[in-house]
Amino acid sequence: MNHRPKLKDIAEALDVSITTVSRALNNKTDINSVTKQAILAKAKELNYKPNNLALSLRKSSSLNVVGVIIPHVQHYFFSTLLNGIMTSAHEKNYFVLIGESLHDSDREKKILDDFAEYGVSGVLLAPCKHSDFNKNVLPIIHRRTPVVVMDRMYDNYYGNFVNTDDFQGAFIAVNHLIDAGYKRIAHIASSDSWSIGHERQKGYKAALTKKGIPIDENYLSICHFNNKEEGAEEGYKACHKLFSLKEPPDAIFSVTDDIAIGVYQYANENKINIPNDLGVVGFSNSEISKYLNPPLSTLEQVGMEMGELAFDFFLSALKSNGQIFQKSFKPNLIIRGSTKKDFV
Amino acid sequence: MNHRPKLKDIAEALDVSITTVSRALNNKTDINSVTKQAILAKAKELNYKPNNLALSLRKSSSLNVVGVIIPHVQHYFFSTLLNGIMTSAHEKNYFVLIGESLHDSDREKKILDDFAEYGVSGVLLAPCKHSDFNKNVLPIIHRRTPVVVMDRMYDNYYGNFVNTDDFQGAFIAVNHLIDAGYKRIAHIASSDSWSIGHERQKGYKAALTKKGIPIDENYLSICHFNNKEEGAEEGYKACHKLFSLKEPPDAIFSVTDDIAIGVYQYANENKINIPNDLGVVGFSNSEISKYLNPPLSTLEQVGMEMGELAFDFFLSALKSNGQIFQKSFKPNLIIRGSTKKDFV
DNA sequence: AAAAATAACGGCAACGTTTACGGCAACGTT
DNA sequence: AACGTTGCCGTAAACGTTGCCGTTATTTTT
Repeated sequence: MNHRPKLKDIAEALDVSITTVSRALNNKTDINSVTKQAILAKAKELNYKPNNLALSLRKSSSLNVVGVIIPHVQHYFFSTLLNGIMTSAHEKNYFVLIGESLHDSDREKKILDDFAEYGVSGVLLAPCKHSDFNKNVLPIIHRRTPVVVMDRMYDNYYGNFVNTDDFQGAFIAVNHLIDAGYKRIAHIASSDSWSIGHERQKGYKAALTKKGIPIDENYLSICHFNNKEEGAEEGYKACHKLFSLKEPPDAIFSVTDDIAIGVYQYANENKINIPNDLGVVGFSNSEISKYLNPPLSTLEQVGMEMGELAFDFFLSALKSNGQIFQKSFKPNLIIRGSTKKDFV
Repeated sequence: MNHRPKLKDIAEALDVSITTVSRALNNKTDINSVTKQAILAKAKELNYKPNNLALSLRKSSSLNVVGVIIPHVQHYFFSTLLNGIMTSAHEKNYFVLIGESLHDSDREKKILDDFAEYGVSGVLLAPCKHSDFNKNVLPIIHRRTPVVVMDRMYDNYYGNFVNTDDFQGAFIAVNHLIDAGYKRIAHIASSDSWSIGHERQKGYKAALTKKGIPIDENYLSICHFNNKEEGAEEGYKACHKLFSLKEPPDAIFSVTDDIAIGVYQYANENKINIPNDLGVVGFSNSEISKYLNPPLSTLEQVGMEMGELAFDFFLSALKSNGQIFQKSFKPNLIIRGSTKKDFV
């Protein structure tokens, strides 16, 4: 009973050879149609399912499986990314092995190593914050397993990737704040080691500079956080610091929506009116953003599309030879209540 | 170069047999410690990783992989569920193959079949709405692959499961509305075929009956929806219908938070004040709920815990012999602004 | 010193599958 | 009658790994 049917079972039941059974099930030639029908019938009767392990061992081709690593499933952007990957993968009959790094580089490495043992045919990686490229990713590349880096970038990385153009996103956001009439625009940033944070910070500065606004380092508050809750907390603290200045900002470009939530909390508690006293722009268009009060202006990252493309890049990389695929998605600014001042 | 190192490579490099290499790497006896060290060193040098496929074929044991199917990743509750599963799985050195049914029973079946081909050692299934137990699940059980059903139940299902006590949750919710002073309590329900919806509807009726409140079928609005957007839409429509009654309800128990969002939209557009004109309770404690205006009272489902337990149940089922594991989690009522009337 | 035990290693088979190859009828062609 | 062709099928090897058994040389026991 507890026995997965195999070719041998069908073969013995019909008194033919294993080879013949294999031929029948794989639509090969060199087989009598009567025999073939009998075999197909028997296979159905026994509910035969090929053993993919043996199969891939024999063909010494890997299984149709990609390994996906993201920092957190339970995060809006990553879940949309995952959704996109799975959509694309399912279409192409691929399976998705998934792991969470939880922003721990060692854990990330362990998962990647395990992926290798399982013989995944490719890896789709949204690196964690302090991900060690040389330790974690380079070995995979050396093994010639296609890798697509998603969302954030490594320094000097020249391989396949899909990401958001964070620089431009930040640039757009800050420009919008300026155009909306805000004068003292602060930025709650994240630690430099995170390429995303770095790019957004650069965009922030570039936008100010281009408009001839001097950069005030007091208006730059840098946070460290690894998940939503920490983000909100850090945002709250950063906001507190900014409002302790002699001249507090009248607008904040927040590196993530999560941090913006902390800003909202602080503003709420201190009767600071958003958007009149304080304009706020976030980043991600997370699900929450449109339900905040007032709704948060933010930059939409197209996670779904990005995920789909990431998988397609993997497939292309697998089939091509060493060709490199890259795409930066331009984020869309979604203007909501948090940057629409009432008439004054 | 494009070549995954195997035992043979190490063996040839050191001029020993494959068997010896295997012994060294597996901490077996019958091996000289000098030889062993040399082999270990060489293995590290070549970055050798065992081939799990060959391994499991040889041992005719399945891989340490569980298949997980959920309707949508991009859904708060399921992502927390997944998170819990992965946490538990990672601890036990298991991997997670994931598939989305998208509330399509045929797709669900296909994924389950594919899981079988890959030889997963177990299946964790959050069934889609019209999931066909006999077609989809029974074959797996016959194959003696452990199955844990999550979140919703099949009729007359006697196997492993973890779920929420939906009946009791609904019962608590409606009681809360009554206690809060609401008189005409409507229920926006979901189609009967969904066990969750069914249980919640029963809980709604039971609570009313127990307090001696007659059940008015006009106050029961039944929706069909497969995702968040549809949910909100259906909620909006249902609300519209309820408010076309001569005597509209003054409270709504919504079968999901998503539907409650539609209720909020309708209320907003029609200047219906929540909570004074209309009390609202949702179900799920989705991330959004606390950011709605006013924050939504809802029932918290502990997805994380449920996921962890689901995986543990799978492991237990794998090791025990035919023992059955079941657990219903009691949901917690979270009281927020949507059911707190201002002083009158 | 002979017998027995031990240490260290290699050969072979098997897990389930595909495939290259060869065999052997039955047939048609010269 | 000898030959080639074709249709149908089985044998054996291989994918990477481990367990069982056997072999040899060295050490221990009697």
